[in-house]
Formats: sequence, C-alpha cells, structure tokens
Amino acid sequence: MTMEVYNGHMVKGYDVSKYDKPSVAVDILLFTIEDGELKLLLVKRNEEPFKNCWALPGGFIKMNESLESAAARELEEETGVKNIYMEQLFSFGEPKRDPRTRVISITYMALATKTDWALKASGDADQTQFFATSELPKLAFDHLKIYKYGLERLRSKLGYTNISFGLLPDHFTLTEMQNVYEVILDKKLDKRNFRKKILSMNLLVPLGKKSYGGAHRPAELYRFKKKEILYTD
Amino acid sequence: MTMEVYNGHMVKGYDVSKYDKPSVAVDILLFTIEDGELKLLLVKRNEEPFKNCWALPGGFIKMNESLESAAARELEEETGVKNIYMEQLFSFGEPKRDPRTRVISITYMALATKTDWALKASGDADQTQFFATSELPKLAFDHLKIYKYGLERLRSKLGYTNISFGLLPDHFTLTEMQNVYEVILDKKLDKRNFRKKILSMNLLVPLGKKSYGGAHRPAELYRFKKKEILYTD
DNA sequence: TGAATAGTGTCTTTCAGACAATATGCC
DNA sequence: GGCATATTGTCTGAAAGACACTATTCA
Repeated sequence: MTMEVYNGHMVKGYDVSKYDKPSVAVDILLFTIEDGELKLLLVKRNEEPFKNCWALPGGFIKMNESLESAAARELEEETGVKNIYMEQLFSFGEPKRDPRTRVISITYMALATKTDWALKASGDADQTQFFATSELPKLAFDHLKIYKYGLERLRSKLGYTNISFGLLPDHFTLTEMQNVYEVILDKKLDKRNFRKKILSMNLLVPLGKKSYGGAHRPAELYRFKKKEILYTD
Repeated sequence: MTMEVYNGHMVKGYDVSKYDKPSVAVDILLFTIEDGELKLLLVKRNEEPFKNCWALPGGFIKMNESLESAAARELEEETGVKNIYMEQLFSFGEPKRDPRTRVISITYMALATKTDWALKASGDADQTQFFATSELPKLAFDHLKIYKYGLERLRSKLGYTNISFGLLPDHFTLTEMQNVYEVILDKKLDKRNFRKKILSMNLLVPLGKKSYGGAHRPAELYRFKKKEILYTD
C-alpha cells in the first residue's frame, strides 16, 4: 500500500503525487579497447537481486541533475573516469525488468581510452572490471540486451561518424585506427581501402611525426581534427 | 518538504522510497500526411503551465505498463488511433524542462494514415488537431525540440528503411509514394531515379491492378511486402 | 640482408544523380 | 486528337571492394 504526503503539483487535473512513480536509473556501457579486444566495464553486485552477478555501472537519478549528468556522475563514482564521450542509447522500461520494483533505465554508451582510465585508487578491482566482450559473464537484469543494443549502435556509427576518437589516444597511427575498427566490427579490413576511406573523410591531421618502435618502418602519426562527434553527410 | 510512507525496496543498500523520484511521461509525435503536407497532431492544454498552448499528446506512465504500451495507450485515449507504427525516439530529462516538477519524457514517433484516423467521436476537435508542420503554433515545454528531433529521425529513416509504410494506405501508386518522400524531405525528387531506387529495394509487390481516376493513363498499384520496419543492409 | 610493418594504385562494380521521350486512358 | 499522368533508359561521376608490390627501419 502506498501513502504519500507531498506538496504535489496539479498536472492535467490531478495531483501527480497521488500516483506511484517508477524509479528512474541510468546504466552505462563503457567500452574500451585493450589487448586488441573490445572490453566492457562491469561491476559486481553486492546486493540482491543478482547478488554477486556482474552488471552495468549505473544508479538512480537525482532530482536536480540532467540525464547526461547522472550518467557521468555514476560513471565517475564507480570508476573515477570523467570527461569522456557519452551518448544516450535507449530507454528500457518493461515493468518486470527489475524484480524488486518498477525501474526505468535510461542507457548511455561511453567510450574510454587507456589514458582516460583512472580506476586505480577509486575502484575495488574485485568489484569493477573490464571484460572482453567475447567472454562476457552472465549479466544481471536485461543488461545483456542493453549491451547488444549498444554494440550495434557503436558498429553502425563507426561507418558514418568519427566516433572512434573516443577509443584512440591523442596521437595514433592509421594501423592502430584500423585495429580499432577491426576489433569492433569483428572482421578484417583491407588496409588500402581503409586508408583511402578514412583519409577521404578528412577528419584527421597528420602530425609530421613518426612512430618509431620496432625493427620496421615507422608509421606516420595522426590526430583527430575535432574530438566531438561529427557526421559525414 | 517531502514525506513518504511506502513499502520500499532495498536497492544498493538504501531504500529507494526514501528519495524523491522524478515523474515519467511519454510524449508522442504523431505524423500523418494530408493535403500534400506533413502534419503533426497537437492537443490544447487546459491546465497551467502553458494553459491554452498546444502540446504533444502524452501523459504519465502507469506502474504496470511498458513504455511502448504507455505511448500507445495515451495516443488511443487522446485520439482513438491504435495499432499504428510507433518507435521510441529519445528521452528528455533536463531538470527544469517542466516548471512544476521534475518530469522525464520518453518520446515516441508514431505514423498514421487517413484510414487509421478515427478521431471523429473520441476527440474534441477544438482540443485535438493536426497542424501542418510548416505552420506549427508555439509549443509547450520543450516540445519543439522533440518535434525537430523526430523529424530528423523520420527523414533519415526514409533513406534506409521501409518506414513510409506507416504513412501510405494499403494500396498506392509510386507517384503517391514519391509524394510522401517529397513532403517529408521538403524537396522534389527525380521520378526515374526515385522509382529505380525504390524498386531495387525490393520492398514492394505490384498488385497487377491499376488506379483509374482521371483523364490520363492509370497507374500500377503496389503494396508493401511487410508492414513492419525493415532495414536495407 | 632479413624481418617486420608502413605505405601506395588500378580495375571493376555499384550506386546516385542528371536528363527527355513514349505510352495509355479519358474526354 | 488533345490532355494529363505513367512509364521507361542512358550517361556520368563517386564510392566501395578486390587485389600485390615497394619502402623503411632495426637487429
């Protein structure tokens, strides 16, 4: 049973405070690339339901923050990572998606590089971990569905935006960039066609510096012109 | 001040019922095509704020319905229209987007044809009306932003999906279909190129019947193979 | 000089876009 | 026959995809 005392507002002729409200959470897909694999950040739940199960980082929205701020705050609280690329994905709201109570989840996708990554002190490594997407554990709630949705979005945006800036360091070689594409798309790309396409998009600036680091020809280094999402059309 | 008595659930170590929750609403962009124009359904508000201002149809989510069901229900309640194509657009949640209280709006885009349209008895024509998108009145809240977002989505999906099935009758001519594209994209298309492209997408079935109706050559009638969203890729 | 990775060009096919003449039915 | 709309094909340029050899550095 529900009873509330609240300085309600009249909305459409009735006091909204008289009705139950769902809880609203944000959940975040944080992708990164490490060891030549696409990885997803998960946190281990220490409460029921799904106790000891891995889940997406996230939490409840506060009354005075925007959705995007809530996602950024939750991510920072759980990982120490901030100021990274983030975009809203989709809102999931099946009544029974959370067995406890009605929770609507507004999901975000975030992208981080190793240099963004500052979990170090802030997180407990047993509780917060990257998993290769090829070897994800069972996920709590409908988080597997959210992951699949986000992966599709990421794959598709690779094709017509500069979104990979979120996964690459400031300076990188075209081979490194191609590796990012190959890992996300899970297929090999032709080197000549890849370079032709990327360079024709006109998103990169060559630095005129070379990456030395092996018994082989050094590679030209590039950076993104803009580290904000751009669409090619 | 807020006081609540509630059979709260423990979530992440605290009782969510102890915290204020935002209200969650759905708002719907219902597009249709009439008189060669793209039109949007609006309802006139009869309460503050924005009293007498036009707004998107919508309302608060109930505890036991999914987001999609809530959008369908609200739309049917306000217009009598049901069983039409609908997709989730985006969630808007700036803390001050509603001056009364915190309201997060999960928005949907719906498409209707004249035959879907049954406002007749159910609605008050003074209160619920289609407006040509070229002549929209001032909209309440951030509804103009929502409209712009939805229009962009619709325009872009015309290019790589069969989404126009939502705006066309069961049987139609290629010229009628081209008109739908032209109205939404707000530009003229070349008739030969349009037909070449549409037919190559392989989404239509010719009916072998002709549309007679004027002092001129009759046109072949087509129907969509599937009246569900399909992507070309 | 051998190992390892960087860098580059051509051909073919496909798709988008510009463009105009013939076909059919009704009056 | 005249009017109104339906239907159809070619050319061109751009982009995608297949494909293999040369260049540079270091050990």
